[in-house]
Amino acid sequence: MSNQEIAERLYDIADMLEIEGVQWEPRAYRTAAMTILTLNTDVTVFYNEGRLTELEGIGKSISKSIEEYIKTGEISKYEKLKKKYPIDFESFRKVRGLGPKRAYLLYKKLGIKDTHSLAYAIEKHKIMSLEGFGEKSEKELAKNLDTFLKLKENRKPLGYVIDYIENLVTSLRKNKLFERVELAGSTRRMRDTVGDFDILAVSSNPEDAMELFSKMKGVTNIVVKGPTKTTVDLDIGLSCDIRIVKMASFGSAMQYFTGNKDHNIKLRKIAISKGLKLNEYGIFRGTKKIAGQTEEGVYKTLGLDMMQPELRENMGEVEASQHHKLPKIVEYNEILGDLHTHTRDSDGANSLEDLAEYAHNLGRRYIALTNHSAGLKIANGLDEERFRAINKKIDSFNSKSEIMVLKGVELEILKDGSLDLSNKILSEMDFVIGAIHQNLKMSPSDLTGRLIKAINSGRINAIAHPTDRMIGEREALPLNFDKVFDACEKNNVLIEINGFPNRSDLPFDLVKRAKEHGGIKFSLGSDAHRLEHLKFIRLSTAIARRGWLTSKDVVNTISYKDLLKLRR
DNA sequence: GCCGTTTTCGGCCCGACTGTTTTCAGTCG
Repeated sequence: MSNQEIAERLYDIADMLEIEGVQWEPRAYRTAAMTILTLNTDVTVFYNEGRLTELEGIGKSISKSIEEYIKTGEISKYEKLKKKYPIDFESFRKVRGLGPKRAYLLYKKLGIKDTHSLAYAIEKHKIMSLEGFGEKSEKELAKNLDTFLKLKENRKPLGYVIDYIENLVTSLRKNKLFERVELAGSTRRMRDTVGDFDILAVSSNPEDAMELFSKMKGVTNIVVKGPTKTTVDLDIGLSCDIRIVKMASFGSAMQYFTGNKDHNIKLRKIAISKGLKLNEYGIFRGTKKIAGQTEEGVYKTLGLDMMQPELRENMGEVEASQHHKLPKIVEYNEILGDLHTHTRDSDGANSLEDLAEYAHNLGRRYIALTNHSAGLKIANGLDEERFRAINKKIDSFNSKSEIMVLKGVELEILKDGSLDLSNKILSEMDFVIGAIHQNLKMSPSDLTGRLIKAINSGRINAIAHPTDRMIGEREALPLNFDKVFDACEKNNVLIEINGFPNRSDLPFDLVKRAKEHGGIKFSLGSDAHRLEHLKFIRLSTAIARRGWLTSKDVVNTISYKDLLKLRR
């Protein structure tokens, strides 16, 4: 059982209620499903703690359904509806252009209930003659079904694709057809994964600009094309929207296409409460436009402080900005060093000298070299002797280098919570990060206990990638984070924010929770295994910002010397 | 079904694009 499975059930219920013609319930079920899908924490953890209804959009009834699912693997409301509508909504939701109403029509008229029977009906051209459908719809369905069957999950870790899209934006900016081009959407918010890109542009010649955009290098398919909005598929497996707006609306458009859905809805409600209307073209009193040129103007008109894009997730930032209580979040250029790197001594690709020089060129003042310890055999973990040899090398390197290297280790936390190296060698280290990589199939309480035992040991400085999730591969470990945070606070153990794209761990919502817990500081690390990975510190910083951290919360903002003091 | 600095009842964001339509429903973000 996973969050995704529960979310899909709730989405299914929403789809079936919509077919039934029920008015508002579908929206409620979708909100709840979205909450669970983006939770980053196993929903059973919330259930076990009796905190389900604290989650956005989950009230009495839906929490009961979730409880039922956790206990029995079924939701009676779902089973009852499903008897009436035996349709594979979960697949159909991912076929573009096929929503619940049309899916039901296909089922009712042709008995289509899954992608197999849909493919068959398309092949026999049975769809084009249905009322409400036509030749074009059938062709469109054929194409979109094909896309779905080829592609599976298509959200990608941001760190893997951000260079691609930034280069694309840069190349558009070089063209005279565009007066302005900016990235918006979840990329601008620096969310850890992206499902598509949103670009906002100003052009005095929208038609030619759209033409140019849709024929750009990398475009494999044009999904929709209009004078203000065009969507294309890119060869990296993601789609890209471009919107062309007037300069006078640029601010409100940036606002609209940056904030997540809930953030925007909240803003619109505030506008309504002030007798105004907010859309992507501006803020209007009646028909008179009173803001929209700049984002600042939009927020100000609504009585809100301007906020960084990373905060616009409806995680309390709107309320905080109403009360002028937004935090001054850590800036990208305040990060002085990288506290998680590997060389070829364990499973990295480069030498100490090359890694340090590359980091220096990127502007880092120090890095912690944190090779794996012996227990992680698959990564060529080091024993005490090899660590001593490397530490010697680091001392010699530091004596003649501008960038400083901390003697570190990414230390295996063994199955029983004990540590993989002796206290003796650990006392010779500058920076010790404890990590769980193996024996993951333990009960939530055993896992939590294992981690806490390591935190209580007094021998580690930080917990590396605490949830151990791998985006698209492995769910987060079902840890009791309140207990983990307690232990970290009591022992002055840092929590790492690992910026390696498919880790992005601790996830931002848990970072915010950890900060709200109080007394906890964080360390940022790229987890670089080769030179080019060092840039991933940007993703770490983004997560810190999204978790509302200030420079005081992040130890990478202090100097090398102060870091060494911290260790003691 | 959820939610609450207008409400514990009465609201629930809003616009673009497409295809099949004679004015709009469905889908998407």
